[in-house]
Amino acid sequence: MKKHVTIYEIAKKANTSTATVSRVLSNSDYPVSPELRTKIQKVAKELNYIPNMLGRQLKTNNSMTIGVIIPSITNPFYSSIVLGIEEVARKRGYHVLLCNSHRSPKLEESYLNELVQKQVKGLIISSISQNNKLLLQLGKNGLNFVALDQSVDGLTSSQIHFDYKKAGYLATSYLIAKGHRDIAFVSSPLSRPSRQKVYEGFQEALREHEIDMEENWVQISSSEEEHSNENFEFKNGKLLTSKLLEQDKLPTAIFACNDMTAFGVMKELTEKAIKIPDEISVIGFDNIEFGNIVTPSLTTINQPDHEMGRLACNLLLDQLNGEAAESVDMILQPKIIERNSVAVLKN
Amino acid sequence: MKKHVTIYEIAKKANTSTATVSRVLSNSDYPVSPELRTKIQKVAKELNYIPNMLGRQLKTNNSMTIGVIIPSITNPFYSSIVLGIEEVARKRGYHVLLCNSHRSPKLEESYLNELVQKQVKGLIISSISQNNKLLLQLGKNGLNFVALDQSVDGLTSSQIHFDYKKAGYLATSYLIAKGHRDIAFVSSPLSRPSRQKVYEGFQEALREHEIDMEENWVQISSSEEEHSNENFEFKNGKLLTSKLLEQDKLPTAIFACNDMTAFGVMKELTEKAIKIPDEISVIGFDNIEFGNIVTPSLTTINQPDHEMGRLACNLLLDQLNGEAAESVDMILQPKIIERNSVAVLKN
DNA sequence: CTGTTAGCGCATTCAA
DNA sequence: TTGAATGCGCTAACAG
Repeated sequence: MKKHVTIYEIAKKANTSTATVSRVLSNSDYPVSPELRTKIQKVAKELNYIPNMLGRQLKTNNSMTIGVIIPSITNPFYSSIVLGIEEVARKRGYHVLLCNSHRSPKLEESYLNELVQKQVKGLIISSISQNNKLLLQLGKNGLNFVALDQSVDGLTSSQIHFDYKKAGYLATSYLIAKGHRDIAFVSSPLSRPSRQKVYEGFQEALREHEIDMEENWVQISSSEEEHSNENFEFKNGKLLTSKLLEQDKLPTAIFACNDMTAFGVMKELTEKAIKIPDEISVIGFDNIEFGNIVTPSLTTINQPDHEMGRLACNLLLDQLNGEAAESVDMILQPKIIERNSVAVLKN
Repeated sequence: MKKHVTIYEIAKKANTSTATVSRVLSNSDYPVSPELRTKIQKVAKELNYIPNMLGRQLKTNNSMTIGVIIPSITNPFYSSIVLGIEEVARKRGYHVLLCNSHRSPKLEESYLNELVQKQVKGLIISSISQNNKLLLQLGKNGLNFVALDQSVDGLTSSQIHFDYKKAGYLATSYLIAKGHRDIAFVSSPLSRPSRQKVYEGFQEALREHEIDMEENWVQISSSEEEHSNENFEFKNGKLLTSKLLEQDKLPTAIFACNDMTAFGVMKELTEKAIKIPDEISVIGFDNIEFGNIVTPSLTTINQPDHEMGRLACNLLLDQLNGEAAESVDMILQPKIIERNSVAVLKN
């Protein structure tokens, strides 16, 4: 690395002071005479000056950087959120430090510490631990953050929620409205509160329509299997479906806890030569892009990932600027995306 | 934000100097008496000290941060690369500043500038412009970077390549070996050199087997359409396939320039009730996860994305530490992933 | 309008 | 082994 050009050298070469150089080069609105201004700019260009933000950041105590901690960028749901976050961060002059927690609480915690040390101005987090002591403490110490998809109890911090229970209810009601009464539920572990809520919505819809839940049709993997690998959701959907198909009586529709799981369900059904939706209907949850790509295209619940990212980031930055209330709870509403994986049942 | 605890306050409370405090708290190997050391650590804990990395970074001129510029995290190929990068960055104590260029040269350029200003120690970039003046200049000024998937001419910088031409050749030869002679090529614009290479490999394989290329079966979209949106590759594959199907004579196999495009091809074929692979075979390129999910599962060329990310990051960090040659060119080799989208043709 | 000066928080000479 | 002093590059009082 060559030595860096600093404002000091510019000042010297332009016969002025570092203060004035700083004023013009940092786009301050402080008055500087036009001649001096252009001269400084000219010299800066000649010297190929690149401002060192570390200096400014240390002085102004403003890193213009936010941290994002999510389970894995490999999951399309999160990559879409991150894209939304980055989009508004960029527009508002911030940069994004990305951290994948890989669903590991220890990793999440160490990232959390490192980000704070790096002086991020704020944090958007989809935490893996529901009761994160460290997060709570950092929050009390003044760290601004917004939480995605979870309740951080005992703290006034902004949160972006999605109405999971209503979503589960909505998906199930949709199936019922299409004439289905024999409905299975296939899910990865209910370790996250969000999934638990979806399941509650499922149960409520059945109850409301006086449908008895068939225990054998509720396939939820045990949590030990969760950490296996990236492809977990898909494989899990496939596996649970094969178990489901061992039953004597089969459901007419399957509600999968997310789209990746739904793809696993569809794969298994297709391999067993069961027609979708003619023999068994499938409904997913998330509305990731691939729902359109798969055949038949997947009917699902829209979870506005990109929008969630945008909202979260705007909320966070508003908060930093004191333009928003300290603690905002946004609850996004579910919506059915009708495609081709659910059949209308004739009685 | 509360006021931060600094080493100064710790020094005061521990009856010592900032120098000593710094020495123990920054894990320096500078000798400090055990008593003082434990005392300082105790006080630091009491005061809930959080080191301010901006101070250290400014002093040591080492941000421990690398920048990553890729087209879009939304593309599974890139999200996998980024995951690989972040994985080794973390292990080696670095953080990742993520930038999505959205295939916009202007955006890419402004990110480039901002990253340099933020003093990133290195950069991994999959650039959209093949001849990036700014990148060249920054390289000359001492910025360390490794380029993915492209040649940055006229500069000694490390690059991770994939043997695209051989890959194109391999895929085509595979189809030929399975008895196909009527092979179509469906691609997004050949604006990137990588795609151009794939096409050359395709042509070479045909030539070698004395197969005349049918012009009508080469469907390559014009570049103006490229920037439309996230879903471009998929839609493009679908659209070009519909054009392809208008021909009098149809091919027995389609080679798509990447998996997303291949999914579009498959979708269109399925919608037109053309059986894959019985009537038309499809081969993709990338080996993204969803190739397993789609039905039939997609035969494709493996491009080791996660591995590329890991390699790129290790290379970059080795370079920063002077542990690697200035300029390394790695060329990764293609491999066929056999699945179920290609039929064996009987003569 | 311009320049002088004093730090931001930290690591590192240099002397003791 | 310790501490005083300096400065990384920049911005912000303050005084002119």
